[in-house]
Amino acid sequence: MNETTAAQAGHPPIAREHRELLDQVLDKWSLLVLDRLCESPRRFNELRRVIPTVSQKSLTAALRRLERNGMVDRVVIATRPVAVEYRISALGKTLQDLVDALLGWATVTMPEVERAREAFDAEHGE
Amino acid sequence: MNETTAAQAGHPPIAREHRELLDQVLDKWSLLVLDRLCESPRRFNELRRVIPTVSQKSLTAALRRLERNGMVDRVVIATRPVAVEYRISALGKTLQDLVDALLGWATVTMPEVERAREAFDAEHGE
DNA sequence: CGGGATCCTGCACGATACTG
DNA sequence: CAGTATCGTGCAGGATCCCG
Repeated sequence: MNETTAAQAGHPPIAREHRELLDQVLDKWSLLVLDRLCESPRRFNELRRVIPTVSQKSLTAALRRLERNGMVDRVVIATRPVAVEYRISALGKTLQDLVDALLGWATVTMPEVERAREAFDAEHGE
Repeated sequence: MNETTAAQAGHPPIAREHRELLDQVLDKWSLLVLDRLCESPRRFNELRRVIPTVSQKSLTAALRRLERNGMVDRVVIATRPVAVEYRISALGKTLQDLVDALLGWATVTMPEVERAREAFDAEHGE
């Protein structure tokens, strides 16, 4: 077994279903929603307030996806008018740990990334 | 300092620049490209072959982004016709470690995710 | 309050053709 | 071979209106 074979064996092609899960759960809005829900449970319009740039449609879609994949729990409180509370699930917390790792990585490597960008922009037609 | 304050303090809002970096480097094609380059250096058309679903335009764009952010190195070999080799950089490897962690997470949690999906689809209009 | 239903637009992406 | 340039379009996502 040579190096290439070993690398390939230790590194099977990305399963489509896994990539799709990450797509559903790691996109722009889901990341932010997850992040806010990690702080504390939130109501729908409360989320709109703490994420001012999200449209209602996108927020709804993100919450539905996260709920369907088991990352957040949707709790209906039968007052009137009805109140709905979103809270991060146990599964969602395991994801958030990884997201934190990603953000930590971004923070640490950002300086080097910026050097790379400057070098690239300088070499090409800025 | 109450619970909410503590949680917020330990969890500052996601910096925009960090999220943008992750967006540039964690998208669909970049993930696959990174994955293949992790196995071994590849030529442009070689990448097209091992990722049959990518268009040349998208591949070019993904490679440029990855290069600009310092995740891959573009090596020009002055033969004729010119050959170009892409290889993952040291920085890119640190990213790939995280991607592997994400894929590992996806693999481990997938069963629970599927249960959540079935429950969701059953409760709503399937 | 917590959304659903529509309409509309940009642009991400694929297809195709051409070049050094 | 390794791209650049151009065109066409699907659909993600914002804006708006409405309802229980």
